[in-house]
Amino acid sequence: MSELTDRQKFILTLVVHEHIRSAAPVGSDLLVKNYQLDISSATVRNEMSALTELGYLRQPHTSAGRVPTEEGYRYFVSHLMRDTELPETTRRMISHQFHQTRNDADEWMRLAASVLARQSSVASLVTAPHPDKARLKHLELISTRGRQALMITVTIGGEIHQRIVTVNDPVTQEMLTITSQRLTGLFSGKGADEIQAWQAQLQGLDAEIAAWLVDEMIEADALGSGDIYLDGLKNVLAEPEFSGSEEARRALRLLEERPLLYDLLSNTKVSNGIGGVQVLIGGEGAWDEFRQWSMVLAPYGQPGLATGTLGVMGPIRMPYGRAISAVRFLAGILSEMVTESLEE
Amino acid sequence: MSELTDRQKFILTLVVHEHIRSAAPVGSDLLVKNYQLDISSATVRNEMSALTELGYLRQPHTSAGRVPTEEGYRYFVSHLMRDTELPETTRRMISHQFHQTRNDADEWMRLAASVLARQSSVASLVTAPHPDKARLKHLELISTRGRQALMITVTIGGEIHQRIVTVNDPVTQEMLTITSQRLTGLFSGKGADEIQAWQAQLQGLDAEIAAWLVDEMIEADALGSGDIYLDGLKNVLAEPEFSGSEEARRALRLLEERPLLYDLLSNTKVSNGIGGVQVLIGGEGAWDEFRQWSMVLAPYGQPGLATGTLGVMGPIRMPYGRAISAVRFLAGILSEMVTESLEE
DNA sequence: TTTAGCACTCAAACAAAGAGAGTGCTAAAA
DNA sequence: TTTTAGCACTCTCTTTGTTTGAGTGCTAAA
Repeated sequence: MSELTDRQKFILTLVVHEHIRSAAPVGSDLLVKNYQLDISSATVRNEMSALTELGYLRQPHTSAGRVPTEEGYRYFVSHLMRDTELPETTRRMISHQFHQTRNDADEWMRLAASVLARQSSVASLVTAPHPDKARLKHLELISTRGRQALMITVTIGGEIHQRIVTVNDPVTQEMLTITSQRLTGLFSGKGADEIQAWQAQLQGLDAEIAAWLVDEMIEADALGSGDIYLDGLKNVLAEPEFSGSEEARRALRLLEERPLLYDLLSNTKVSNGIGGVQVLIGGEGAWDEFRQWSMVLAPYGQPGLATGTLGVMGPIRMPYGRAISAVRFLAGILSEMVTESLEE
Repeated sequence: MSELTDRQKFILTLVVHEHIRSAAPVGSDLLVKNYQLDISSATVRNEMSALTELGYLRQPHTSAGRVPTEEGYRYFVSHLMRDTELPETTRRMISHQFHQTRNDADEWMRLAASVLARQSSVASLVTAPHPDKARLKHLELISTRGRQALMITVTIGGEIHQRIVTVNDPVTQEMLTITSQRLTGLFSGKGADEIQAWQAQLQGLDAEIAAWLVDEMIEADALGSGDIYLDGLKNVLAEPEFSGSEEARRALRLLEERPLLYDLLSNTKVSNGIGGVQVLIGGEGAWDEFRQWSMVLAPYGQPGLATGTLGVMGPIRMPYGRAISAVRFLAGILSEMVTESLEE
């Protein structure tokens, strides 16, 4: 596949750069002039013609300049783009910001989404870190009234779930305290399956609460508190490809329909991997909704303990260099934060 | 102000209806034809002319039909609109949906936003119920490692806050349990100020934790967990007035800049009140960002216990009838849910 | 292999011409 | 006095044709 000459690679790079900059088709003249090439526009035209033949460029219409195809972007990202890093000062600043927030996952996610959006100048999304299998750390029961109690479960990852439970007979706070202490002792470190296995051996209030607990843990496993943090949508809507209301609406659809996002994010297999960063261009053919979109995603966290995904999404014509470096850096930072805070 | 003749009122009503339906200026001919009026278009023209003089209608340009002014909408909403209710079956269905969710405020908010968006066909927003003053119900400390612990505070409204605290010396779970029980006993039902007053009399670990607790309670008071739930943005972007990317972007701005929303929502004084429902048309002159928007808001909850705000926002040309009835009904439902679940 | 030159193409910008929706005014009818 | 038919007028929107210019591909010379 990589039968491109050096000059073709160079020209492809220029076309991609220029198109990302200007959002318009790139012509041979313009390229020669803007980049002071010491070859003529006719030569550039010949090379462009070859690149078109190879499927890396296309013409919106006969007398227009060239635009990169999805394939062209893919080639650019995997072979031509020089692998940048965020500047030292920026990295310092961001790192500082993170260490200054209070120790709160919610804050981190928000901050990560915000920084990511600003650095990449497209839209960002961050999922909360989620353990592969929820394990109980602590159970707490608080009496509310009569037969109702507030059940709070803390998992080893640090996630907190709450739910109101109803038991068969009225209970006092003491009874609840005792039960919660006993169950915490029994089940600490255990997952839904193990709790369920034990459950049969319990009686009375303990058994009732344990049933609720199993229910809760199962729910926690099933993606549970998987909030998605979004930011920078305005960046994307400002891009010319979304100026038509049709595309703008479609963009919004993506964001309001969380299931679609989940589907996409959970499908984070490493294909185009660059240090864990995955680039999906034009929906990779599979995702029809995303034909106009690209995403740069990376997993973060501590495998086995808790992992999440973060990334950016924008038009195919996206500043991949900046996006990739921002995503990689923030995946690193968040991994660090999660690891630091969640180590037992 | 109300010197309109019956016929003028009738025509204003028709213009508003027709404009809301068609999004286009409304002409005299069209009105006569579409609504089978038994007066001539010339008469309608005369009346329209009068309404324009009075400031209730305006012409986008000389040879165009009429469009309601903000003043026209206001008159319509407060004098002409017949006060509808959601159909019985719909009310039943919604109510059923709420009672079927698990007892979880988060779910309710989400559901309320979703139902509101669907019923009104514009965008909806719901703030979580928030007590005027947070009062501690229960304090829980969970050891994580070394000098760190997870502090969980449950307030009387049922809100849960978590935060990681660091104390001066290493602690065990027992020490933490004892401290949390003692402090829960001491401060249950108390607010930030009362806890602060007592704090001086404590020593050692208790004092340290109490200091963190005060901090947390103060934060809880300050709007704290005030998430805003949004839904139905796609409805709004589908409207023709937001087809230009400029307006679409502005719409997005409103939604990403939560502070602006907070500002607006917390300013829910009752002016145009209809059974607690407040209608803000075209930003009411004051909010420049909202010149193209209208909002229908209502407070809900139990004053003294916990209150929140919910409502819809959309273009000025909004189906006020449906919006108002939906907002009123859902404010009722949510009040009920909150009251039922939070009574001590 | 590169490049100058040139004919050709096609979208976008512009201008002129109509069509159509709607108005306001006047004078007649009710 | 109020309503209405009639009509001239206004202004946007659409259509149609024209021009412009960026950009191409091809050919033939360097």
